[in-house]
Amino acid sequence: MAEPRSPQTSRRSERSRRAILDAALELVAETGSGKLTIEAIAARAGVGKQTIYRWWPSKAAVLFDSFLALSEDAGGIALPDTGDLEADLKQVMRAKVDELNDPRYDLPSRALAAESQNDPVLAAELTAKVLEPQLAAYEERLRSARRAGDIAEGTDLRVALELLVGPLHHRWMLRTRPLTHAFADAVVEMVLRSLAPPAR
Amino acid sequence: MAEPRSPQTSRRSERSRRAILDAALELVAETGSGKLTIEAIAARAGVGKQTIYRWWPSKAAVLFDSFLALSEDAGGIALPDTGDLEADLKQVMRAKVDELNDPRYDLPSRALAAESQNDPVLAAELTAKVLEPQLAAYEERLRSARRAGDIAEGTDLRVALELLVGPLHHRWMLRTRPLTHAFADAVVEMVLRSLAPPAR
Amino acid sequence: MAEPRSPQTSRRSERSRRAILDAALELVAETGSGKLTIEAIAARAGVGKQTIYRWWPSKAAVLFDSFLALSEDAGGIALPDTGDLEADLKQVMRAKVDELNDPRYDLPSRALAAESQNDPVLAAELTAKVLEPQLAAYEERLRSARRAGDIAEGTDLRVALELLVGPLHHRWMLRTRPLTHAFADAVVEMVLRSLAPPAR
Amino acid sequence: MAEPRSPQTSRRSERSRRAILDAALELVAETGSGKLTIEAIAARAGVGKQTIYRWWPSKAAVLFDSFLALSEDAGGIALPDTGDLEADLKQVMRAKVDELNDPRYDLPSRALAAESQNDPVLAAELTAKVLEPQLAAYEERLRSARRAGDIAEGTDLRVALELLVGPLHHRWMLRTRPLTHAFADAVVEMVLRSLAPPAR
DNA sequence: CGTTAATCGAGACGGTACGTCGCGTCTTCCC
DNA sequence: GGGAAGACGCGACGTACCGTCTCGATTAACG
Repeated sequence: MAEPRSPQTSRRSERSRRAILDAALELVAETGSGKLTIEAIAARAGVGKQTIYRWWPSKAAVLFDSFLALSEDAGGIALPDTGDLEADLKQVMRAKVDELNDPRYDLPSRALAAESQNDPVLAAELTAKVLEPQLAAYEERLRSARRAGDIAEGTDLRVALELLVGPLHHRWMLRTRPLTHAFADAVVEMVLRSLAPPAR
Repeated sequence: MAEPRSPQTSRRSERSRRAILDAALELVAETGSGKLTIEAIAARAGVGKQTIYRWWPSKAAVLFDSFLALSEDAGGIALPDTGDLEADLKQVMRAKVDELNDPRYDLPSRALAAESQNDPVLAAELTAKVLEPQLAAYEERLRSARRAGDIAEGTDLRVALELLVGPLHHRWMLRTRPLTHAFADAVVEMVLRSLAPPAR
Repeated sequence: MAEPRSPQTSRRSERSRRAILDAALELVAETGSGKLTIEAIAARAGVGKQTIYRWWPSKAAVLFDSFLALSEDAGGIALPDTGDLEADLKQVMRAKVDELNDPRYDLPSRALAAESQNDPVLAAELTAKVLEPQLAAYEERLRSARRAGDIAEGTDLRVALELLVGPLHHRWMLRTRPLTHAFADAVVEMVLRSLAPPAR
Repeated sequence: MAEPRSPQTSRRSERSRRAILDAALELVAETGSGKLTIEAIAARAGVGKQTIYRWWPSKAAVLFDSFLALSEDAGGIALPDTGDLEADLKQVMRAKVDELNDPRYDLPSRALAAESQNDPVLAAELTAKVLEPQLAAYEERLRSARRAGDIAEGTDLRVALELLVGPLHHRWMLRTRPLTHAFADAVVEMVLRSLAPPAR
């Protein structure tokens, strides 16, 4: 998707590329992903439809690259390691909450989530390029905590990870309850309690 | 949706209703939700398009009712209370895992999840009619456990609930890892560890 | 073309049919056949493109039916038989000249002529439905004249026919010289001279 | 068209020029003029599109030059003057019939005829460069015949000309009947009968 | 128990968007 | 500077579905 198909990349118009990605984000923010059309993107970007079809295989792929560009603009997630695991996790989980509540990210994310259900390739790409790098950063922090003795030795870090992230994702997707810092804190506390090494 | 709208329900053709719901499920299973069209449903069901539009406001509503019918056929999830909280939770979580892995449920569920992102009304309906009743059953079991002293007094049951359910949902939606009984068990064990009342 | 293909003719919207034929004629008169597009016809007629494609196989077919409707509105060509062959022929040939010079007929005719070169089916249809009936009327008049002794017995009427009509068509198509009544008269006179029965 | 436009003709690649004209003829023979595209010509000729646009103003102009090249290869039609007018005319008319029946000329001719209807400039060019020279040759032969007393004094040679040529053109364009030597002969005979000087 | 009005299958209709083709212009790199 | 290559903005193509709207032909409730 980032490097989709074949034509000569050297001749590609960077101007058009940016205009398309920007237009896609704007439109998804304005109208919701359901009403997003290739024609609207092309019109907004001042670009021929063919220029989109030349470089991206589907609307979802455009959206994906738009989202990647957005994430890059914002820089990666900083995962601090101050030694205080609970504080570190709460900080990053709160930041995640803020991001999920930010319409700038929320709407494209929902659009991509919707498209992913019908497009396994997109889903795999999303997981590989966006989700897993983040999870890997989390896991690294947990591993460091395990080395430091803050977490029981035998802990399956991958499960612990999903215990942290799953509930946030669940609330965001299903909108069952408001997604707040308090909730993030509560999740972190509960999970850490279950990870605590046996009292000596 | 479940209670659609206006015309004289008495005159409604039950034959057509079933044919439409069945056709929708078949088509979603065959082609994926993205390619599901009203026209295809009507053709497959041997029904005029107007008969669909008369009784349902949208494609998503048809899918929703199809899904409800499917769930009813299978009966609700029984939440046992044997007194052994861990065993009870593992049983029901494993059952959930099996359901999520069953293509019969998997594809329509994904279709509904996708539609929900663009249709807040559907999302609310789904939550209210399908998700929350299940969660309520879980919560009731946890409450009973708290009364029995298996869970610490101050526990926020809602958060505990989402700690259980969130990770499963996360794996299902994002397909990061296979969704297995072992994972369900691990989640239950971890969560219960964090809920345990302080040792006396 | 007049009866092109399949859908249920009973349900056909006469209103749309007329609007399409009228729009086609208007547009061909305004912009010339080269710039005539199905989209423009549909827009002008206030009609969906599919309604055109449902009933006609091609742009040329629409134009053909438009032209037929135009001809019907104007009524058939009256071929008088006053007994004076030269007068009768001059009258009808002058009328033909006027028609070829009338932009109302000229532009659609040229458009059809152009399309016919690439569409043998259209060409055959044009010949069979429009041209041959006219030629048959001419031929009948010549036959009557032959019976009356105004034309030599052995004359090949078909060749005579094309000797009359061919030069007019040639000037019209190739625009080599202005197409006037005088030219029509001259053609008639020359041809009749060649058809005259041997002097006794 | 024959003298296209501006750039430095000295630098022009003769190789490309021939390839383009040949490709145009081949394609028009294969696919019919309706499907002839500049891109196809460029691809077939192994030439950049710009090279075509640099030297010709339109697809029709390319076709026109292709046709001219074809005619030059074959050499002009010789109009004999043996003293026997009827024999001379029959010879040349039969040759014309053969040419019109030769697919090598037929298809490009039809293509040009079609284009001419929408492109008055092309039409004028065709008439001036191709048609009128031929007609002038015919007319010259008729004039010679009039001098020789084979044709009545007052005859309008131009009309006589079109009486000869019009019927052939009519049959070719409209395909009403097969275009044969017999038809050519019949036309010549009829026309000459009408041109005959008054019996003395 | 026949009348009658609503629902039904069918599908034509005015539209919107699709993904493709070709246009004529432009830009890049090569000879 | 001409030429091969081909990306670009654009406009039209012919198709797929949308949601609305007629059409008879059932069909179920009411008179």
